[in-house]
Amino acid sequence: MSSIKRRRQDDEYTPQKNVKRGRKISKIDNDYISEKDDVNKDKAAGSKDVPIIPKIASLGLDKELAKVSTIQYHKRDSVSDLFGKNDFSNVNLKKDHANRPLWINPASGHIILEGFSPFAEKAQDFLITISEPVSRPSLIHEYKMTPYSLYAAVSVGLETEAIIEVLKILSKTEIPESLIEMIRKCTISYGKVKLILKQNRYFVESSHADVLQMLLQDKEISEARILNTEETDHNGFLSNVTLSSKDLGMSGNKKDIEQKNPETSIQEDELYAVVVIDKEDEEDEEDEVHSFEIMSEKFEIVRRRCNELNYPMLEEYDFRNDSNLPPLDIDLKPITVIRPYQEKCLSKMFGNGRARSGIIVLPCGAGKTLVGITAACTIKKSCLVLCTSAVSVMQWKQQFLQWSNIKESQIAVFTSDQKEKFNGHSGIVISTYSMVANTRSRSYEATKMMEFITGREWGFILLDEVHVVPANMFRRVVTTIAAHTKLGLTATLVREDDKIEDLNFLIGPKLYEANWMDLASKGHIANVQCAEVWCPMTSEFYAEYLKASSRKRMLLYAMNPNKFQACEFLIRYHEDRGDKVIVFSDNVFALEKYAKKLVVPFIHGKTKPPERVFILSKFQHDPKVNTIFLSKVGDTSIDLPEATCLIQISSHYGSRRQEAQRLGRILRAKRRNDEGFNAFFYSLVSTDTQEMYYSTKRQQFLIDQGYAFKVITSLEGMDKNTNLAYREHNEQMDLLTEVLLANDNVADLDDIEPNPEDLPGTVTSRNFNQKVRRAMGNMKSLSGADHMAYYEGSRSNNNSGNRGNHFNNNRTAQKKKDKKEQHHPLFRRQWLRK
DNA sequence: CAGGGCGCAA
DNA sequence: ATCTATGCGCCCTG
Repeated sequence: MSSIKRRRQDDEYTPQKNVKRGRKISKIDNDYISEKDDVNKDKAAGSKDVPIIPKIASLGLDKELAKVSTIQYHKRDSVSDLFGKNDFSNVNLKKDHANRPLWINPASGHIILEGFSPFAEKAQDFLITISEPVSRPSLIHEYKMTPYSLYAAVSVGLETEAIIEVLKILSKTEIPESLIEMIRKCTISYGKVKLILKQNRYFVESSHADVLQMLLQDKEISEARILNTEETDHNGFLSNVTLSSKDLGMSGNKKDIEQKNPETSIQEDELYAVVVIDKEDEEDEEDEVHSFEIMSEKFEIVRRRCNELNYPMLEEYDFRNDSNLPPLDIDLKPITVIRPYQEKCLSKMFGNGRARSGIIVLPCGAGKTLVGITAACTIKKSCLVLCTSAVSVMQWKQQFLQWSNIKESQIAVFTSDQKEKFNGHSGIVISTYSMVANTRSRSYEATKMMEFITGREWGFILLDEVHVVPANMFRRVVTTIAAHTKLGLTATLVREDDKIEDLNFLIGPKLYEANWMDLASKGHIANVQCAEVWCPMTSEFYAEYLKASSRKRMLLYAMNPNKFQACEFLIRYHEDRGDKVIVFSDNVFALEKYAKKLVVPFIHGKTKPPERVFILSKFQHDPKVNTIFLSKVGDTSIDLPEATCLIQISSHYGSRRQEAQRLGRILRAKRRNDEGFNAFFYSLVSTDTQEMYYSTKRQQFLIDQGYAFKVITSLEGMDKNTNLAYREHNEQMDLLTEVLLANDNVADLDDIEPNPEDLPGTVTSRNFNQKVRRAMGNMKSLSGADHMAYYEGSRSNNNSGNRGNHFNNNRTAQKKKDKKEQHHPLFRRQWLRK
């Protein structure tokens, strides 16, 4: 019996592999949950009645193992060879291992959490602090300890021995000595070096002169040093600019952890006591503090080198005792309510009474903005907010006014068309990354404004969508602006390049990362059902696909008639349920084609702002407008109204970020406390095309967050629906022709050579398409009202019961006129407001 | 003040 | 392993 349990351990390590390789998490779940396992029943008792059974069981090996139940721990058994170096059968299980939720891989430092354990939630709080979540599907969570994650743990106030103790308590097995060593090694040096910003100068500081000496051995660091003429101590370090270590929150104080017998079972409160540590201020009798100054422009280099040398610099701001920076009068409004998880973020940031720099990861719709604003209200110093677009600049401003008592005159907006400064000595500036990071020529106003920003010290810099900061140009903002505290916010701490790690020295450690599934189960964000709908290519489209260049291929699989029908079917289905539907297409041609055929409004990059506002407000308020089509514009920088259903017909290669960001668009959905699923996310994929591959890649982030993608190979009732578009072969062929021509059109823009694929003697596609293009251009250049009317009429038509695509043109035209008149004033107003 | 050019991100 | 497309934001011009 025990051998079976031990065997389970091997298999517990496989989820990661499966998740990475396998397409569908639901399938993986099946592998682990498919059968009842008596052996494990008692273990799971009290939490979930779904026992975990290893994959191996389904292979029939469990019976084999049962036969050889007498195997001793230290002995190799007959099947060990199957597991190679992943054979952990010689690891000792504690007697009461069933009550402990963690498995620890002695070789890799990966930690597996049994999500169904009664202690799972507490353990998760702890794990999220000391390690990186790798993958968190419903029952088995995988984490990985890294030097960075341990650094983050230390900077948030946990201490080496506390980490080891808690791990010992939670683990089913003895913690391997090598792992303990790694924890010690990674944490012991942390917190010894501090980065202090004082009067616009950066100082590297430590109470250990030898550590500073050691750092200065490094070529890059010593080159960044500014040799001061000021008074120095016998080590050559500055002593006059130092603050006492207590002021700086030196983590020298020792939290006494009662030595607990790891073999005793877990007491909930004692676990809590350790996990929720926040350093009580104890006297720390530190000796004098030494420091040296570095060039502010070399700060990024020094910080990176310190990380690499395993002495990461802690950046803390003792804002309460800082009298240099003038205070800012800002407080949360009394009615503002902070949710528990938002409080948790903030406690990580302000745990020891000072402000730590770092990153907070919360899903969209979970109130990141409010966390940022609350942080600003805590620090109460001048604050700079950076966003990705001008639209979100305005949103931040509006949210500041909504949640806090800040006076409007204290908030300044700095964008290309608005350059404000705040009155008095402190205030808030909200700007964009490109504005601040701009290296090219600046307008006079912008130059002045940049002097205003760089010439002062900021108590706090808030970096919205912080995952963009590692980009070559944007990372400059971290060095050009002098800020005591940096807080990065994002929903998706992933990039498709390898720069995401750079945030560790650009900003600081990850302070908190919410679990999407937890928030969903508690009703803070919507519960989402994800599905991938497989749409076979029609034979004609597939034939062209096989011949086509990669550029054309994309268009072909986006325009696949079967995909179109699936899309139409899903829209109808969800509209009938009362859902608000957003359809995403990265490809603008496909976007227009779909939207026009379905007579639904669409927004893409060239849609003018007033028209956008109008469409969005229609979508939000008009019960007849239940579907809109969006291009990439919807990914960022559009304040989308609530939707409950989302359909993707074309997306950007394998971007996990985009997928998650799009899903985030429906997480705000109200009705989130309804029974069952209340939001839907569909990816339409043309089978046997590259899309299949990308789709898998894109889903990885969400899968790691615990989402399960269902594969739908046929939509029930779709065959019977004779009203769907492109059912006739000739329609499909026309579409195909259009697609092929449209693509040439794009090619023609860069290519003056005659297209070899044009048949001799026919009207060239180029000639033909120039007309088409002009026609399209005309359509776009029409005033927004025309677009509105265009769908207005047809929508009401559809709603009158006829779900087909045939509608009364006369009626449409009539409505068109009416609506145009009716909405003209609104248009005006929006226009002027902008 | 609209539109073109440019750089940048993913 | 990979790659265009698209869109945004800035500045300058007539």
